[in-house]
Amino acid sequence: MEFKEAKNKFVQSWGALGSQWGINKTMAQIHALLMISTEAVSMEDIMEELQISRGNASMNLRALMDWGIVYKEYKPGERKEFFIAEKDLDELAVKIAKERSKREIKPALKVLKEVSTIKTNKTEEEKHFVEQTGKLYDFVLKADNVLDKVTEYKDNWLAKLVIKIMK
Amino acid sequence: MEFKEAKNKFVQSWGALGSQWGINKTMAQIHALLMISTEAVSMEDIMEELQISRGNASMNLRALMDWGIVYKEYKPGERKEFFIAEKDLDELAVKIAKERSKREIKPALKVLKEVSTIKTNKTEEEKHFVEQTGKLYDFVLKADNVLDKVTEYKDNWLAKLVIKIMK
DNA sequence: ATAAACTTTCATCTTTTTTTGAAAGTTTAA
DNA sequence: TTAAACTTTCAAAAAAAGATGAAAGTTTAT
Repeated sequence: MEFKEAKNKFVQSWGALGSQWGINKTMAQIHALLMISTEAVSMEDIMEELQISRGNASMNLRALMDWGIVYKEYKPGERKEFFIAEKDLDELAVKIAKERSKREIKPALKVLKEVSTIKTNKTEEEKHFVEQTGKLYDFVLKADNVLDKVTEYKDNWLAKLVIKIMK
Repeated sequence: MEFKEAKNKFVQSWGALGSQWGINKTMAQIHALLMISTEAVSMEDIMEELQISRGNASMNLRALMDWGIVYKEYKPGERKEFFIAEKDLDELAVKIAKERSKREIKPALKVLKEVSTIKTNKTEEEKHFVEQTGKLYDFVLKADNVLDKVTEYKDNWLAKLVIKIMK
C-alpha cells in the first residue's frame, strides 16, 4: 500500500468510526486529517483534500474547537488561519470524556434522578419503575465517576488503568 | 411528577441518549420500555405505547435481539410473541461492550494496523503518518483490552473497576 | 389441507441530518 | 476610508436515515 492510499483509508475509516459513535462524518475526517499532518493546515487545504464546501469546513472546524481538540494557529506574514489537532492521545481522550460527560451523561443523570424519585409508588409496576431507574442512576453515576478519574489522572490514564485492571 | 409522566420522560430521554451514541432512537425507546416493564410485552403493546408501525417495531426488536439484550418469550396458551429485556445492568454493559468491540473496534484496529505498517516512509510526512497511526493503534488496542477485561469480570465489573481506579 | 393468527420484508414515503454556496461579516494593510 | 483577503452564517438543496404498511411468509390448531 502506498502512502496516499493509506492516508485516504485512514481518513475514511476514522470518519466511519465517528458516525457510528454519534460524531458527524466530516468532523471526524477533518480531525483525522489534522491528526496526521505535520504542520497546521489551512481551511483551503482541508476543503481541497476532503472535497467539501467552505461552509461545511468552517462549521465543522468550529465544532472541533468547541470540543477543545483542534486549535487555530496564525502564521507570521500569512493572513489566513491554520488549524492543528491535539495530537497527544491521552489529552484527546480526556477532552472527549469530559465533554461527553458534560453534554450527555450529566443531563441523563438529572432525568434518571427525577424519575427515580417519584413518590407515588403504589402498584407493582410503579415500584419496579422506581427500582429499575434507581439502579440505572447508580450505574450511570459510577460510570461517570470513572470518567472523572480518567480526567484526574490525565497523563497516560489508559496505561495506568490497564495495569490496574490486569492486576 | 406522576408515574405516567415519569415513564414517558424516561423513555424519551433514553431514546435521545441513544441517538447521541449512534443508536437509533426507536431502538433505544423500545429498550427503555422493556427495561421498566415487570413482564414480557407484546409487539402490539409496544406499537401502541410508542405509536410506531408494525414494521418499525419488528425491525428494531430484531436489532435488539441481535445485540443480545432483548429476548423473545412465549406464553402458554398465547400465540403471539412477547419480549423481555436483559435487566441486569452488568450483563447489559458486557453485551454492549462485546458487540461494539466486535462490530466497530476490531475493524478499526485492522485498518490502523494496515496503514501504520506501510513500508515507504521516506518523507517527514510519511514518517509522521506511520508514527501517529501506530500510536493510535496501540491506544485503541489497549482500550479494547479493557473492554475484554470488563467482559471477563462480568459480575459487577463496574464496581470492581471503581474500587481499583479509586485506589 | 386450510385458514386464522401472527411476524417479516421491503419498496416507497417521511423525517432528520448534513452540505452547499452566496451574502453578510470581519480583519488587515495601505 | 477603502478594498482585498478571509471567515461565518443560514436558507435552501441534497443526502442519509428511519418509518410505514401492505403483501408475502410462517406457524399452529383443527
